[in-house]
Amino acid sequence: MAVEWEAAERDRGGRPAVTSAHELAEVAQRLFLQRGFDETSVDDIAAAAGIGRRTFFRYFRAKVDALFAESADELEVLRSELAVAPEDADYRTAITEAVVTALHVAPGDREWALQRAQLILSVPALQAQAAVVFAGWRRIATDFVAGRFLGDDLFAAAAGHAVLAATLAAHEHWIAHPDEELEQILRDVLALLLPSRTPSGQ
Amino acid sequence: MAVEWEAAERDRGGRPAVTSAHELAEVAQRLFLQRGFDETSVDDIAAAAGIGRRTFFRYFRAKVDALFAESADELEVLRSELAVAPEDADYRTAITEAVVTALHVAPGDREWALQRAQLILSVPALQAQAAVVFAGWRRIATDFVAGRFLGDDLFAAAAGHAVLAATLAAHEHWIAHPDEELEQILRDVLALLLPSRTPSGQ
DNA sequence: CCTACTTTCGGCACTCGGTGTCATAACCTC
DNA sequence: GAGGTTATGACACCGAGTGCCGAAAGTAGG
Repeated sequence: MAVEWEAAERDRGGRPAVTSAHELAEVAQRLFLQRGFDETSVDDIAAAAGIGRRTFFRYFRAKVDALFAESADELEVLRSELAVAPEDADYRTAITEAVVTALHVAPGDREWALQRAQLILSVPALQAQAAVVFAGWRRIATDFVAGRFLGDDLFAAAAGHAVLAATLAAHEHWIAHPDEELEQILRDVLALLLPSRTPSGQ
Repeated sequence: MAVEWEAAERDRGGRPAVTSAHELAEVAQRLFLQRGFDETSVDDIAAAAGIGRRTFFRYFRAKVDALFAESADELEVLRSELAVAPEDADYRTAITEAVVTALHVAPGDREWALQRAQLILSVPALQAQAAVVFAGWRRIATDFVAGRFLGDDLFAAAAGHAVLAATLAAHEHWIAHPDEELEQILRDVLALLLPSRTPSGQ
């Protein structure tokens, strides 16, 4: 049955990939934690993974991307969750649930995710990349809010930025208090930052 | 009298600097606007400024920094404005006034600032750097709020991120609507995003 | 004017991230 | 085994950024 699955995955045979993005990301993250991000060259990662340096750049467009391998999936979850959100639900509830779902980490991956968050938030080059990656989150959230409240671009943009800000703030708080649950932190920060309609009145 | 000023500026003579960071930043921004950021090499900038490539890196640590030359000054204004904020003022008012003051652009620099904002928000590498630079803003705002509301780290962190998010959102809105005033946009977005104490009540 | 000192300049060589090209390896189906 | 397909990795190349070091261009003092 594994054969059938593989046959369904690849259209027509060719040389099989010697590794996977996920596996390569694990090797890279391990090295980053051991020696530091800047002190680990792509050559080091490639050597540790047993592949050529050129091949690394076929799996990831840049060295930093090795730590954002799962981001595309998370982004897709956010998009699909918002797409199926009930029309009559409060927009803040819809966004909160979607974000929590997209960023949910399986119990077994908790330590791994925590270490990755520590790396990202402590290395400037990774902070910078995080901002670019999360721009995708912001855009999705902004579009969702703009679709609900037509005509108020500023409000939608603010809400989109609030999602980004809450996500970053929550991860920061998480690495400072690893005993707490990321999901609950996310809910708390989103409640603080997602703007209400008509701020002074409501 | 210019002599006296120069004498006061430099401790002891030496070879005079052939240019200034400000002048170099102008040359760089002009080239970035003409050819694009990625298509302009440091060699191009150095040649256009009549200096050596090595000298460019004495004025700016990186190519991207040429567009953030004024950031250090703005940061200092934010810090000093918050330091002199009246104790009894609403924290949101204090932050709003400090941000507006720090980001105030003289009428003559308006077009220049607008072009820079467009560049930064359209080139990924510059977006990334902006996030790193604004981390300084965030830290200052977070410290200010933490000093007022002791014990609520999460609230302070959220407020700090709100300042960053509002600043970015305001600039985005500004380049989309150049006829509006940045100051007013900043006030509106900050009003939306700066969290109130005790979100459900208050 | 010459010397000593100080500071900036800029060339050279180097590392590293990232890319285009291309020959080759390793799989498939017929 | 032949032909097609895909991944690999070696090579050369470019640009960003850095360490090193000699030279330029000012100053102050004799």
